[in-house]
Amino acid sequence: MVKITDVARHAGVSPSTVSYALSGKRPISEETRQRIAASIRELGYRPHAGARALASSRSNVLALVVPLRAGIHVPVVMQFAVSVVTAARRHDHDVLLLTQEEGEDGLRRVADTALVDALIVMDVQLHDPRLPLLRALDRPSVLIGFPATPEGLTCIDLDFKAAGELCVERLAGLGHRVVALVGSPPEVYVRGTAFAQRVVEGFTAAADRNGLASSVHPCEASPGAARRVAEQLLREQPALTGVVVHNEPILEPLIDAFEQLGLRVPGDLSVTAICPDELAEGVRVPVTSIAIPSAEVGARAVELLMKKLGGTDVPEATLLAPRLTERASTACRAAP
Amino acid sequence: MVKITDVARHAGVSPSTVSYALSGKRPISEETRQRIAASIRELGYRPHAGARALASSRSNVLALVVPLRAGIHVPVVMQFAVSVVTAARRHDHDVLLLTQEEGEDGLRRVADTALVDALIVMDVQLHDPRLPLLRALDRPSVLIGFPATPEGLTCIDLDFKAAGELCVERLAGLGHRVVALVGSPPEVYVRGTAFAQRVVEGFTAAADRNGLASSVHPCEASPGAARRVAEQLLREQPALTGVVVHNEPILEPLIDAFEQLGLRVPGDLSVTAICPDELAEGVRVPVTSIAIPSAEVGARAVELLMKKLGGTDVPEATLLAPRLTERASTACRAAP
DNA sequence: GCGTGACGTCGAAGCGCTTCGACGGGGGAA
DNA sequence: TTCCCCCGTCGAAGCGCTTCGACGTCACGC
Repeated sequence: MVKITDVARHAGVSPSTVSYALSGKRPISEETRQRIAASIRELGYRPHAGARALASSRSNVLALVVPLRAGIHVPVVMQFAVSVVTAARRHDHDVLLLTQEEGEDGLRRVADTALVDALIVMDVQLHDPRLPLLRALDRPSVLIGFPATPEGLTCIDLDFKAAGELCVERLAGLGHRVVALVGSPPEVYVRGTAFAQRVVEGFTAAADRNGLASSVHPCEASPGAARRVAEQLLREQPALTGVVVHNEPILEPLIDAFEQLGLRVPGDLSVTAICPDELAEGVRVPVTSIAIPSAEVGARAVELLMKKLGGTDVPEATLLAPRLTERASTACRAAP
Repeated sequence: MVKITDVARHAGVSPSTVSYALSGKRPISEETRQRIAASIRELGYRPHAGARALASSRSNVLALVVPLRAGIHVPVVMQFAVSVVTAARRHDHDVLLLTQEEGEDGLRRVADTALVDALIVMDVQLHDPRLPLLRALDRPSVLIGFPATPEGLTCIDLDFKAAGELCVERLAGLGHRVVALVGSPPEVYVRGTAFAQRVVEGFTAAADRNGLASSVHPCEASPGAARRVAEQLLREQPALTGVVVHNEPILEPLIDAFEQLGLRVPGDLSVTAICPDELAEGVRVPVTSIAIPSAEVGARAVELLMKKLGGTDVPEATLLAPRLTERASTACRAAP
């Protein structure tokens, strides 16, 4: 293994000079810097991560806690993970993968052993048991998602409440008077998963504000469940003309079910969804949707952490405004 | 931060004794060990990962390279990742997440800086550019998947060739004489992704061996594409009665398409698939399938690495035998 | 002409842990 | 009884890097 002293000798300087040339924490003359760079290249020097971490008390590693619970949509999680890794690399950091399963002990472990400098936590519950720990930890963290009491924490997410509202506003604007929300699987709400709850809040608030008749239906992520919900909706709300879907896997089956029940989309029924763009575009009838900006959220989460690591204050809450993309699944309500 | 010297002082022993008590690398009397354990608990001691890595030249971190290419099925990747993390934790290791994007440089970086002790590489191509690097690296690695020349590497995967064969054998055993393989998206084959290729090999070999008429159809992962393939199959192979699907997202749409074209499954058409069990079971007509044993592959990959890290020799190739689970989508061919 | 910084570099002291060699004491073999 | 060896423990020497204080040099202002 080639070490910093080898580089120093080769370049005819002291190890500390090499270190400063690398970190830029003290001025080094252009000429010396060049010489050191050449030696590094020639010898193929790579600083030892452990030694660096020990001496600088910075590991340049971030922890990412990914959920693997029932009812969450895996591709979205993966998108977050990838965007976090990519963003972290831009800041010369790596990402350690933790599963939800490890729970609080896992967080404490990687933080206390100084394996990681900071933490990113996904799939936050409204009353997440990890919150006290995260507040107490001596390492900065960012939550992707909002708990009920985000005080003292740094959180970022799509503004799901606004997303729920926006879907309804759009339907109301198109003249729809009876709307329904087909939501995530029941267990997601039972757990108090924040983002799902907030969609419901927004949906309901906007429906009330606009004087719409509305209902909310959690739904398992299976085509069979989608069909049953469709049938139930027709039965219970025969005047229904607007549907908001917040459940990726059943978006397509649900639309199929409606059509098989004789409802054309968007002729008889307008559908909006909160889901990744790829999905909304991939359906037979492309769906008007609000995307989950996973790339942006991941990148911004990392930026927030970097700022915190740098000692800069950051806002506690970052809510990304929803943006609705008009596609083929929405239309004005047909004259009654 | 509480360190090993604090524990030592508190327990009335030397730091090295604490270290040995923790690692078990030298005998320590039961009594002393108890005392040390108590001190550790009381003080909340956690060994500093960087210091440990520096002194022992072991970071207890594994790198996992996940693919994020077009055409791969994300949930399966996630399953692998989770099972790797879980298995790694059982061996007191953590997992660093690398994206394919980082490529060879990323592998070299984490290996050369001693950030990780060993590497797990997914989504191996038949002629993967990373192979020479992996062979040359001073750290052990395991590939999930088989390249064309696996010599000098440690590889593990489901035996996809046998899986392809098994699907055909099963269909042949049920009396089917004309079969088709609906495969992964074309780009997967173009890239030479090993597992996809091997399914084709196995499928073709078994079809020939059994004297079946057969054809192979790569297929985009969209319902529209599924429908087009279904129509094409009916047109080109009107006598078709057996289909093997190796493309998770279109399994259900494809069956729907067949039924809409008037073919009942399994009445007119028997379908087998290579896909996760959850998917096979979630379809309206549960599909006879060969599961991708991601949990087992991930766990075994980690075991292999641990053995290699321990200096034990391991077999170069580990092929997991496919196991076919009979479900509702297969039946004997109707009398002609 | 001399004090004063700023600049560029060096040396040394750790960071917290593991590990190697050494050592005292007790028990078994001779 | 003597010798040897093993068990349990200690002390010290690093692991490879960063960082702090110090030092010489040079340019500048007065």
